[in-house]
Amino acid sequence: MTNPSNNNTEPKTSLNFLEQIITNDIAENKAGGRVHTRFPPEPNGYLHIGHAKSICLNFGLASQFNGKCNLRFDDTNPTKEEQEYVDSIKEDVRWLGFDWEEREFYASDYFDKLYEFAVFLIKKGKAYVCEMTAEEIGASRGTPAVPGKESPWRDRPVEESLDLFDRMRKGEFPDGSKVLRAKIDMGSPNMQMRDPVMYRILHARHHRTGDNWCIYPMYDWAHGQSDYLEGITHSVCTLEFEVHRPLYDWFLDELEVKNDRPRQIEFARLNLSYTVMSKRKLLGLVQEGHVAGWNDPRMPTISGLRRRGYTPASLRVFADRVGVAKRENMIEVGMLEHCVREDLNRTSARAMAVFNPVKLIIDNYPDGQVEELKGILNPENPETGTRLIPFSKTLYIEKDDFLEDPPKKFFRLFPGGEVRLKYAYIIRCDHVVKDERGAVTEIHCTYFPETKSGMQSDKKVKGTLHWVSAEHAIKSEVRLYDRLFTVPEPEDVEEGEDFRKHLNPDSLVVTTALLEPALADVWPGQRFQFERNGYYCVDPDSRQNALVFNRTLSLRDSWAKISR
RNA sequence: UGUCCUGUGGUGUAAUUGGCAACACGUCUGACUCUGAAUCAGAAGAGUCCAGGUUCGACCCCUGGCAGGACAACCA
Repeated sequence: MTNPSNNNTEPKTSLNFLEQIITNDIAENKAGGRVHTRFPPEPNGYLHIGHAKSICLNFGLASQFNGKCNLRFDDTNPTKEEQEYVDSIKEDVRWLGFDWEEREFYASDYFDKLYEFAVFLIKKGKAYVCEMTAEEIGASRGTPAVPGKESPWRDRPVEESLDLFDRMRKGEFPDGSKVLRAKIDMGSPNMQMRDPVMYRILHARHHRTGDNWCIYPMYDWAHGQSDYLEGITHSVCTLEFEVHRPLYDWFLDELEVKNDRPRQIEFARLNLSYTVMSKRKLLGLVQEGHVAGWNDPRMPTISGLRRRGYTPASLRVFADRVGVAKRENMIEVGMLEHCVREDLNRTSARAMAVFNPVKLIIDNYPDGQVEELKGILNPENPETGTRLIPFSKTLYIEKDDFLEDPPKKFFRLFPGGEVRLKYAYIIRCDHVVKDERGAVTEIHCTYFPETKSGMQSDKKVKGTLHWVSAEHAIKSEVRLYDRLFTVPEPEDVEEGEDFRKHLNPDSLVVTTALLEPALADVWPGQRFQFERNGYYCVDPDSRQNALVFNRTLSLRDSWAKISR
């Protein structure tokens, strides 16, 4: 199995609780010391960064202990699941860097086996066909504090249940008319143990088994048995299944599984600030058009993060750094952003882009002269080479980089001030030209030839500006993405209010930028750092002469803090 | 007024089976810088939910509270 390196040099000094459990299990030679995990998504939506944590955990644990990890689709509800989701899930897991080899499984692979197991339990007197309606079952289940009441069908003869179950399978009964229930304990303080439903009748076409079945197993019945059939040793899931664990074990007990039993272990799901994670809410955002789709770069989905420009390695490191435990948590997005910047800083090529251009004219630079200057592609990794940047008399710089009345500690350009133009010369601002409204339209400067980049010069300046040559710059659409919500915990709303009220109206700003010409030939997915600005990647919408860049995230900006 | 789970700096995670709390992110200084980025150096910030108890010694063990969460789909 592949386990991509996380470039994580921090020495591993302690084990998390899952590693401890597994280490102990191996020490006790449980399952012969085998470790086999699984990632079990339901194909009813797109994967998000919370799933990424689970994927990293399951595949990571397996490789760490020389085991295997299966990809298993939990496809027991044909009314919600679709092939489209299966495809996107596989793409996302692969993109994250994990390989399930030939072990691509489906709960639906086990429908026959599950049926046999169910018959076994009926014969054993541990399951029965119940003919109450869904409402009746709900009402008789009681509440967490009040015991439930037994079904009138609970003690019907085994032969009768067997016959009815067989006819349920054959399609003799309409949806909802009957269910198969485990016979456990309607008085149990654990609601999960109050005769849970194992099968329901659903005359629905399944994306894999077609019309072969009209009864489908419920999660609790299908999941643990699938784990068992696959030889899973550690069935890692999220906290909400904690109360299901007695049921998970009960089924295994009653099926008389003695050795190599899978063991369910729960951990706290990932929560991220400034976003929402529930599939239902994400679906809502898509359906209501608040975002452009599941892979909108503002979505916390893996496909959204991918389109946004996040790297698989950064997501893996993130999953590793947030750790895993059983307490509820809220990870600050800052942590994620740090992981991405760290990776992108190391790996992305630099380029210059001007977003709010103002013309800068070098009065003493020869008309018509063009110099091809060398720019380092990545100073963190100089062997990646250089690119050529044309320099000429008329440039564009960022409006923000010039102020007529600079505050103290302003290291940029102002009348009489000097700055370096990155990879070019030091210049001095002599005067400006304004329009009738008083806005600066031209900044006139003098350049100092002896300060050309690479030459020895005694002249020192505080600031360095990025720029593009007016004549050579190419135009690009740029989509500036920001946090989807304006508050850290958008789901934390008053009674009767909705998380949508915290949607950030400025989460997407479409603008244009002037780029250095080396960027004319880029392909979707390529990532860059626009110097002094941020990280950007080429969107799939991008075309040869109609470039589209997405802002992954900005560079840290301590000047913004000072000037505030 | 049931069962189960969880409480450690702002956030997250540690403290290897009891030895006066560590790491990462964040924050704040300063250095360096042809990216106000990165990097480097340093600082502040918790006495471990509370109260008892055991012990020479408790984040860790015991008792009792308190707080938060999960569970009442023919969803997963």
